[in-house]
Amino acid sequence: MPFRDAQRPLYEIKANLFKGLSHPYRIRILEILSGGEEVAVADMLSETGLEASHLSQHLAVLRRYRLVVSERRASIVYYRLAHPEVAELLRVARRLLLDILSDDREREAAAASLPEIAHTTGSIPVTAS
Amino acid sequence: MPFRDAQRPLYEIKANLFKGLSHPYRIRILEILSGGEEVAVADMLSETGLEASHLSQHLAVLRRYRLVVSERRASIVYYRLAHPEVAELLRVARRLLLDILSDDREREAAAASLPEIAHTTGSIPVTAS
DNA sequence: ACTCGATATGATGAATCCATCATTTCGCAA
DNA sequence: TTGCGAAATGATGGATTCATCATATCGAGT
Repeated sequence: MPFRDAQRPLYEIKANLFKGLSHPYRIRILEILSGGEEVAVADMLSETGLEASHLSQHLAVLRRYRLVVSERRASIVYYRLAHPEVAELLRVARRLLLDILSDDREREAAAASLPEIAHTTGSIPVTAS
Repeated sequence: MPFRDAQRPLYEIKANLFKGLSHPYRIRILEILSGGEEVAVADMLSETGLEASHLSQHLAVLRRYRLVVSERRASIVYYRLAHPEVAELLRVARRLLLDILSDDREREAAAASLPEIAHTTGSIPVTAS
């Protein structure tokens, strides 16, 4: 249980939560589950393109972290988000990333507009600022 | 650059972001920076109790992920959050965790109120549901 | 009991992250 | 230039996660 031991500081528990979120397919799964009420494993298989045992391994991690809950009906197992804050967390993360990527693009554009450095052997010539 | 390559799907970039957040001291650092404008490295050293080189390693990760920006003035280096969404992400994560931990406590309470299973050798006796 | 489709779990080598110590770099003052 | 405090970087063994294949388990039907 990643959150076991109530004596651990919250920042440590938070870091653990982010570990559970640190794999692309686990994000993909949570995004799929953010779209509706519940989803059958078979549907996630086709949405993600994963092999059954690979998907199951990731779902097990998400269950262990209490991010999802499962319910078996006959031979079909359904999953859903355990808390609405999971979807909210993904939304905020998306916003942050779009900011970061946008900054990156501006940084590249600024770098691209810098004057060329002449490639000569020896000292670097002084160019107009 | 963890977010390099704009061709990668956003869920993969998200997972990478969460990798950058997957260490307790890095969360602690971001929380300290969430409290104000900018903080000197020396202050973070005393707040976290980390050794200088350990803190620097973590700060380098956060810089690499563009979550913080640094500014050196003389021999003092100051850090601040690169985006307000970082603090928001930590807030949402906290809310989610409090939900999860609260659920855990209820789950334990429910388990504690279950009838005892008699410890006998052999078959497990049928107890009242 | 056997069979089957659906799903979960076990096992393991490769890849990545973490902890920690050693060393270097950055500004500044003398 | 040298020396110093502050901070960053390099290196490496240990720990953890990931990828992937093999196997087991779960319900239902016969």
